[in-house]
Amino acid sequence: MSTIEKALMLLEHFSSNRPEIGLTEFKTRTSIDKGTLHRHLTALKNSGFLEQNYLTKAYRLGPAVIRLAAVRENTVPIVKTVKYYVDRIADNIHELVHAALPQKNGMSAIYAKDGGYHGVRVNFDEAEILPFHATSSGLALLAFHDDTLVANVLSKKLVSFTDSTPTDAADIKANLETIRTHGFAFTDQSYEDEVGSVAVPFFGVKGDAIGTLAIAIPVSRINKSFHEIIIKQLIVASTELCRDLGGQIP
Amino acid sequence: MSTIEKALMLLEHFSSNRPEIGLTEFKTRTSIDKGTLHRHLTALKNSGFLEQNYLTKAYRLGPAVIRLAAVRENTVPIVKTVKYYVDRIADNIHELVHAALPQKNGMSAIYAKDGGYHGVRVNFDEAEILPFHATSSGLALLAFHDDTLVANVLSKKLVSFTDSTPTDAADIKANLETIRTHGFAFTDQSYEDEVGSVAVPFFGVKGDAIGTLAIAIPVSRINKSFHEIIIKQLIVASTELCRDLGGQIP
DNA sequence: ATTATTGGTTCAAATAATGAACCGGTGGAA
DNA sequence: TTCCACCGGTTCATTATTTGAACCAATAAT
Repeated sequence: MSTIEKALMLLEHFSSNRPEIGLTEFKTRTSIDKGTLHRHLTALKNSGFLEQNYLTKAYRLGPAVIRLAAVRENTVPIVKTVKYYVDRIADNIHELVHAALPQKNGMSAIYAKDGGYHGVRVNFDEAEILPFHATSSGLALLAFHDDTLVANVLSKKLVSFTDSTPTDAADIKANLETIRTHGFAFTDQSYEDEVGSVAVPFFGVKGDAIGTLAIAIPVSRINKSFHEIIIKQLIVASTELCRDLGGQIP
Repeated sequence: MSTIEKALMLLEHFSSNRPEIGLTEFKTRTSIDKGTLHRHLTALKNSGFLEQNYLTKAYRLGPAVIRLAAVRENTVPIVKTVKYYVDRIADNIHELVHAALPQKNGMSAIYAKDGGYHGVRVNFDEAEILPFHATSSGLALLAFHDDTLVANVLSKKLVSFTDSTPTDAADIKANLETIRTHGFAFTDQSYEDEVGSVAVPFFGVKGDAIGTLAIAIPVSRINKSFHEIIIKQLIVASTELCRDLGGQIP
């Protein structure tokens, strides 16, 4: 693996829950040598991708990422486009809806709206990494993405998050087949207890999945008719979204 | 310079005006060897920072930057905070107002609002790099940032954009001194003909400039009293913004 | 006062980056 | 068709950078 990739992997450790990471914490998280780490972090800092808390010396994401995201969004306005549909679905079904894009090790929600007025809510952190194998978003994407990604994900250790997390590669492969025939993925407490979810992919110009629309919902509120309503809403939205993005449904 | 920094410099070439860049175009823009370039671009692609137009093979920014920007904005909500003040000033003075953050080679506007209802408008591209020496934003930041950045900027060749672009290092140094005493920077057609601008810095916890609020305006509409109104608005907003961000005015 | 922990630095050894030459495909032009 | 130019991409011996164990300095905890 190139030095560039190794350095950029460091950025993956940042999240809303872990916005600042010190040198030693990086060392324990990555088991990379301290000297190497320091030089990589300094390089990222020099490039504006990181900055340092001047008191604690801990690193956090820098201003360069803001400009790049603005350029990307001007180039491919996915967030803006997706927002309309997420809002619409959230308003219709009164549950937590989100859209996610694939990153290296899982899906990352780019926009979420909780249309709910229930006592029980699903807790949800944007910009968190949702593992491919344990979430409906991840599975929906895998099912309609190229096989190399699937092989890559299944070749690594499948971490268990709850008692229901699928950790058998063969099971998951079979599930991906069903997802492909039905056009949607659903999970039952495979990532968080008491939370189920349903997801559909949306597609790019090649007809490959480039992201997902998904709903996370307390299992207590799921029943067959509601399940069907959810799926219908998601699929209609995905179809319209593909049209907006110039994508092709396979 | 480390390989990491060299690779990340490639990302600086993307902008709203230049959203896709092919291998050969990169070669002419950077005069880096094609083999090296290809490996760097591939590394960035593997990390999700770039993706390829599958028809033209040209590279564009990838989905990784979206997640990082979301995390950064959750950590340090500058864009969100700045928006309120930019909107307020734009509504008050009916001109193009923007906020910008420093990048490696200039300022980058993170938010802009045109409050104008005039026939003549200033054209403005967000996420474009505004050179330090030729814009009021850049000068305002340099004046209140550490000297190493100033030395760095002035040591490079100062590109001329119009007849009024200051290109003499000594002149600029003197100007920075005046900016420090007055608390604002202004330029007269130094970056674009017919456009003047005024900028004030806002400050971080160390009392160092971390960004700027600025107004760009057709020179035909500038006069002394309006100039004073603009400066007052900017300075008040900057003061309040510093308070919101926990910054310290030096 | 002592120790543990933090971020940061050094330099010989190990490894990855480099770039000139090459390959194969595509799109004109003769 | 044939030719040529240009595109993205690849190869491999040479070269330069990365690496990491040991070290340093400053701060926090005992």
